[in-house]
Amino acid sequence: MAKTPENGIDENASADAPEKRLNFIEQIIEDDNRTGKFENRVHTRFPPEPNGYLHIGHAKSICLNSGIAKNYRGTFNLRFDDTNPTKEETEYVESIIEDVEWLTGMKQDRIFFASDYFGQFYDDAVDLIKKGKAYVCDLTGEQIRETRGTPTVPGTESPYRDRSVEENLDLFARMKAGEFPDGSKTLRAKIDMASPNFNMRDPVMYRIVHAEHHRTGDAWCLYPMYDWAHGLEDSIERITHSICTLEFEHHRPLYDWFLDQLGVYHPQQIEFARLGLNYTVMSKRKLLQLVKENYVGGWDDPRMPTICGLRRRGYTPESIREFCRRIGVAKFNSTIDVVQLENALRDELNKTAQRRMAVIRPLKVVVTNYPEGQTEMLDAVNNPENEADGTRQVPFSKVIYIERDDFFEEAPKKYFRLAPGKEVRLRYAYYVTCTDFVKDAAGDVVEVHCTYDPATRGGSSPDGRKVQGTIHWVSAEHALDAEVRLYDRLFTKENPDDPSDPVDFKTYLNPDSLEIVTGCKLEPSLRGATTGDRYQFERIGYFCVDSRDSSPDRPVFNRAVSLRDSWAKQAGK
RNA sequence: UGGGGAAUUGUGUAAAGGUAGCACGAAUGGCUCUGAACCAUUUAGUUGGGGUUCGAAUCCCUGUUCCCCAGCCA
Repeated sequence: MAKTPENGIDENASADAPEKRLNFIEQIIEDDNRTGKFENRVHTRFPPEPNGYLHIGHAKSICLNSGIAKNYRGTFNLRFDDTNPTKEETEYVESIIEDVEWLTGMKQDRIFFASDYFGQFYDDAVDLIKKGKAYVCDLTGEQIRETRGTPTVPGTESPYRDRSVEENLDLFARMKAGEFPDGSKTLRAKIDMASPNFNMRDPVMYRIVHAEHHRTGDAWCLYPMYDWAHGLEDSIERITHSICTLEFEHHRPLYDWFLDQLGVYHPQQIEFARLGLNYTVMSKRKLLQLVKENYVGGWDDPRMPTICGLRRRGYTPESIREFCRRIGVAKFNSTIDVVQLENALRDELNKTAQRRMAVIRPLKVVVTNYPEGQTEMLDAVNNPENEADGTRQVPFSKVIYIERDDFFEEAPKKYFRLAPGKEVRLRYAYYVTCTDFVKDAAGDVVEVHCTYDPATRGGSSPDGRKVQGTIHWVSAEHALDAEVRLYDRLFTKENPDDPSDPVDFKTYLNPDSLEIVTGCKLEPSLRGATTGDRYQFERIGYFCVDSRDSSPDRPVFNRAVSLRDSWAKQAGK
């Protein structure tokens, strides 16, 4: 069915879209364009610190910023905010570039580094010192904390606050030259120790850190703080709208103060609510813990909310972008249901993924009246949602596998699948009727006997009789053996992150978040499937080839997401 | 208890003084060679209390609740 303009996935503001609803940031941009505030330019940026892997929360910011730039024919920068050498690594820079390029579907040709501006930052700091707006402070970290005051008590001024410009200039130069040890001195902005906003109580602009920086090496032992660096980075890059998350709201006065004191180009900082997703954790610290303590297989474990995890899980960049479009942007701290993410993937893959038959938990079925040794090829539709995908041929023979769940010794009410005496359709093949079954010593059904109706070849009956159920199958002698990994949510609790819960978040890890099933039977056309291929295993879900562990002779498939299952839902009630 | 933000059906998100809409979920029915998809219908909301107004989610007053801030992290 054709998509209407308003629910299509095209995120461009197209001329014939009836009423494109703007989020509050787009409204600000349109206002600015109306008044000519930024000469009608739109220039955004995504400024991660390269100290970890990107996750779905970052995806919201990336989609927002790159999406805005795209829609307004503006520019988007990927900028590394690498101002803290002790936490950052090249490995993270590389993974972030890979993830951003994958997510946006675009080669990033505008990649910048805060560390490239260190010289400029330094010169600007000298400028501020000359204006009497910054001073070198000898207080220790502890002393700074003690003199900062409390929410109700103003801070006290540093005894070094009124050093002369000359002395400050001299000291600052010597800090840069490496004359002082770590932590012995800082450069502070001279603002207002009585401000109700802590960020304005003479914030530290520079600290001394004798550490190797992943890009500048040992060229510097003086590193700028976030507040000092960030506005300058934005200003240097001529960013128009500096979009960040809510917790930076009270940094905005300082962002503005620095740029105003310097009298330089001044972007507009705008804050939005970061993404909250249930049944997972998003904090870098917790994610790191899951990796380090081997609760998951790594940053790209398909259960992780990281971009690389989602990618390995089978998510497409389009589905993540669509998810971000659907959840919107606002200033309210909301928690989005993961189902929303899953549905974005289902909706896309339903339209694009080719169908295949695969049996996860095989149960042997012998078609007793089918000729021994015979094989016939049957036509199967590749994707009913896309006729252009055509058909393929699937081999059928006397012994096949069906899903264990598709046979019941005693069928419950409203059960449409195979059961003694019942007739079902083997998809694209024949109607079969269960005549008998065999149990092992433990009482488990190990083999089912059926007879088929040769007149129903292809799956429809000339006499027009209906069957209630259609089940999938794989010919035993033609089956491709595979390992399948079934993923479920990582946590059993909606909000494992809940700060008011004293129990450790790992307590809520879902013991069934990964089920590895071996000996799965796939239809032979799946042979040769490679990384990046995504299929719908009919009646089960969407699967992809695992990028890490799969090989041609030992295929491994990941379940990205199951199909909706109203039968299971009803049965669960 | 200082300051800064926020609150609209179950979950998100629109409505800029004039019909509270959309998406997802849920429910019901239809269709079906996937118990999927698809189609149709339904469900359910303005944080409390005052006020202004012909008319308030929107403006005013006053409560409540939630989030953020005292790193030489970002």
